[in-house]
Amino acid sequence: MKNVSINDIAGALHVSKTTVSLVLNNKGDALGISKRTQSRILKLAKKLNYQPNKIAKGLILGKTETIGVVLADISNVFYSKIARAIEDSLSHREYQVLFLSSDEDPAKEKKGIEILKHRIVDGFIISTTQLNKNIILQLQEENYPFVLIDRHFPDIHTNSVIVDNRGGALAATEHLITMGHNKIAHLTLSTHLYAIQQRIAGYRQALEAHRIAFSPDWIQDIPYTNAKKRMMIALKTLISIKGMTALFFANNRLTILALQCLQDMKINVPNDVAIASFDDVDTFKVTHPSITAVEQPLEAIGKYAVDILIEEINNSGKMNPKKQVILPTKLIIRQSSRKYPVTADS
Amino acid sequence: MKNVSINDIAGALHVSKTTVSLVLNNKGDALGISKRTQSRILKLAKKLNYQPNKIAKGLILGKTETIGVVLADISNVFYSKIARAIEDSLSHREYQVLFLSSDEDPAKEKKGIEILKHRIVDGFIISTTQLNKNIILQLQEENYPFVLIDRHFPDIHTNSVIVDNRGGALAATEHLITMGHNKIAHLTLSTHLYAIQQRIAGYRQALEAHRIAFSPDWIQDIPYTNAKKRMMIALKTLISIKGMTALFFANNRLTILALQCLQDMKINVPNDVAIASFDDVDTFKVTHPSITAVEQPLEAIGKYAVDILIEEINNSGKMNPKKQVILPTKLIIRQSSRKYPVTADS
DNA sequence: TTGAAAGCGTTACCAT
DNA sequence: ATGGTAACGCTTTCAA
Repeated sequence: MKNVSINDIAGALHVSKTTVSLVLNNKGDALGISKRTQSRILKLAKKLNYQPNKIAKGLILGKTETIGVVLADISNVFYSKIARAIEDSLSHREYQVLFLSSDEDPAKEKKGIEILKHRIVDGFIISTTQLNKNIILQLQEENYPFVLIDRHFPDIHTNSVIVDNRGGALAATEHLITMGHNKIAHLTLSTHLYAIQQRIAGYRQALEAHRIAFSPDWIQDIPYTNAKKRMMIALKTLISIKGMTALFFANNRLTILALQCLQDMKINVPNDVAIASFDDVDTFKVTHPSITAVEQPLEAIGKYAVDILIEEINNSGKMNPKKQVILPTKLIIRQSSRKYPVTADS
Repeated sequence: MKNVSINDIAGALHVSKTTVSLVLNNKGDALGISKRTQSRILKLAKKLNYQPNKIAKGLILGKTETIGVVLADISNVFYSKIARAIEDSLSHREYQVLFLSSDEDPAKEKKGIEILKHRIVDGFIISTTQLNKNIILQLQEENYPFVLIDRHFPDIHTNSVIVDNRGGALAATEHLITMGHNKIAHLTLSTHLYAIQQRIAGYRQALEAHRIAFSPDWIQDIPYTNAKKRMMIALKTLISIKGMTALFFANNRLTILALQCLQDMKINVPNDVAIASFDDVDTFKVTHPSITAVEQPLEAIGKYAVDILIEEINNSGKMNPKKQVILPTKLIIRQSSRKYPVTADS
């Protein structure tokens, strides 16, 4: 269980640990350590399977080559795909990733960030709950490297990588309009997340652009608690009472929930009602019908976030200009938004 | 950006850092530090928002309160759910989690474990690729705390938390038999993962128990590459040529792939062929028809793994008896395995 | 071409 | 009741 240290190598070879450290960090040539000494050290290090103690290195260097990733919930496909993209981009640079799920709870978010901050991570990638602006402001003030993903504060100038939520919602809604619908409802979340608000804005923008009369009750919030029951009621109201012929959902969770409800209610998609969703997930390819959705570039989000973060970490000290990137989404048209009449296939 | 250290507090209060350390670690009373000194220190620490430097602590204590989790792919629902369960159990104990995706690549697995081993994590939870027994044996030999999940080596006595793969496959296959089928094929992976072999064993056991004549070509391997094409061929052969009326899939990925193929081939489930799958995923609830599946207790896997690991870390030094837990699965019966004739709904 | 020593922030031992 | 100092394993001057 004992690990080989730089001292062990130095002792065995009768050289100083300085020499060993230098050689192992490829500074041998620059500092003019003899080829012979270098190769002896290198050889022994390999033989003993020497691995530097990252903790000790971290202490002196003030860097751990570890970054903290704070997400709402790692078990949600959306985040786990981003997580994977982040992990991949980072591992190419020999960085490690610490994950933290905030569960949309600002207290958990704060606690997690504080624990990691104190020198265990070199920086953060955060999908903020947006419920605790202070913690973000504080990081910013302390000049702690971080980048916000998926969600950001429109009024704080931080590094951020988000998608064009408004554009995506606009495209989906316009597609529904193109398919002949003019009674299109929007099912969304009761939240103040800026990203969700932008989706509402995109939806409304599409209706306006096509001069479709709109009434505020076309938009229904589904709360987190009692979601299924509330969804049932909302669907019934929108479809049976208000005569909506198309539904646009703010995220994949809502859509999947609605699909179950619609099946229970014997309402056929897309014959009785057409559907489009924000967030493309694999499930949407195998449902019947398959679901038209706004795809978010998850790998790109992860990649950009890492690039920006690493650059900031490497330039720490210097005041880096904050970068904001907004990535385009892509509308994937499937069966759920087909024009009817539709011939049923199995 | 400068962090408060124990020295800053000691300096400001004109006490030694020993005293500060003692007080901050709640050893003040035991060591008889005066109440007054204690409260002065505590107050200032709070005021300056002192946070101990975990790295320094890690160096001297040889513990980082961080554990490494090595999974095949964090973006796979199966693993991300386990990951979440692990994270939750661990966060209650103030532990952090480092994730690593191995991509079923033994080289990545080895490299990842080696990087983390050298003092950055206190222990591991590993879903091994099973392709590199050495790395596991080495951990065992070094008495490094770890527990294997999902997959294990039947011939090495390590800590492990797995599910009853054979039992799950047996139950699913028997269910299909009960539904009146006696030509049941098994679609599996070309792999030597023990867990997958056990599923095959369970499937065969069910057939034998019911004295159903079986031929080896009822079992088809689908390789990773060219999966869709290979699946098409396998399905065609099994259903059209060999007249199979039911299919049992070794995991959710295969089932989802098959669902797409069957849709393309205009083969109706469950009218033309019945289906059951190992691995329950959310998708299976919203497909049409919904899919009968063997549910694995993912949260329990995570929880048990953490319990065992933490206990081992806390008792490090002592030789702990290795624990193996085998968790039961649960068959969730849905529409895909219904007896025909079936009246189409929706 | 190499080595000695200081220092990173903490804990722990031994004094006083 | 409190302080001095070594130690954890490493990097980095500075000196030789």
